[in-house]
Amino acid sequence: MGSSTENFIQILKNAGVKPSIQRIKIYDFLWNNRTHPTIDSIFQVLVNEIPTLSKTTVYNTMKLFMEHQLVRMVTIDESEVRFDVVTQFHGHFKCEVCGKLMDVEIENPVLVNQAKLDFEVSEAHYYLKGICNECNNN
Amino acid sequence: MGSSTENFIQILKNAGVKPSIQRIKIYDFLWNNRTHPTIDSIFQVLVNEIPTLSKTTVYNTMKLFMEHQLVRMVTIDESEVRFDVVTQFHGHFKCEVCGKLMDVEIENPVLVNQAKLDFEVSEAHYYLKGICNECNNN
DNA sequence: TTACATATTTGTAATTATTATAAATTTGCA
DNA sequence: TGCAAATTTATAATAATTACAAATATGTAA
Repeated sequence: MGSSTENFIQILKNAGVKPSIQRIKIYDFLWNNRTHPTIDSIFQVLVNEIPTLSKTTVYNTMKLFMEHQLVRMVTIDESEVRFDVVTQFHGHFKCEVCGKLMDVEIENPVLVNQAKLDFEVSEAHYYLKGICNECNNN
Repeated sequence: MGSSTENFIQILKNAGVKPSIQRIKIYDFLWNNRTHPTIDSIFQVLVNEIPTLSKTTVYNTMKLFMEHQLVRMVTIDESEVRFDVVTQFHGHFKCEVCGKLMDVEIENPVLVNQAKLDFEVSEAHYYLKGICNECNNN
């Protein structure tokens, strides 16, 4: 554990984020649980490790992480903001039956002709909705 | 106006939605204002035409329209659910400075290898964030 | 046309996520 | 050790959405 904690501290520092205990634990959790968690699920798990943890801190930390490109916000359904520690471009699939959200490997879509010139792009997001195989087979 | 109202009634009927006055006016508004409006902006405009209009009706109607594939929900930023009357696949660009949301023509992205087999897709969404030319040039 | 059952709309209250705020705590440094 | 700045925390305020039940409108059978 010691060594990976060191790694997380370094990642935060490299991104320009001061590594407090809360921030390290939150980043650790995101790194090791690739479930695209919500604010609430992050809080529910970590309040066990840090009993004084406040949900406001989770909100503040995720906002800070986003500003420093450490995470990306995933908004597929209203009322369900999730976070992804993988910041490289990739797609998501959300099963409308079981609600699971999974990563999807896709080719980076190509803008058609003049559209490229009309703005400067900083982020691209792609997601699908449907029914996963597990839910289809029962 | 009479003739386009007839068209809207027909579109709703074809989709299996009973055409009440509220539903027709809301669909009319969406069709003629391609600004990806929010619930609130739809309500603010239409309450002038239908003084008794309730925001609950707008919520109910948009939910019904979604269930009947008449509109698509566009969720880019948390706390800002928008709606799009164009249901064919296309992308969106959101300017992070002025907040404008515009359509983007893109090639439909391709799933890579095995991903296709893992689920049944019903909807695909693609969006970009960045800065539009107008905001860049001032 | 009238009466009635059903669907739709409406207004209000309840719920929930998020943000604002200020006090308390922690941290790093002189 | 003492102090200033940053961070965390708890509480209150805000705002979007949903639940719910009453009121209204609609369509149909007699």
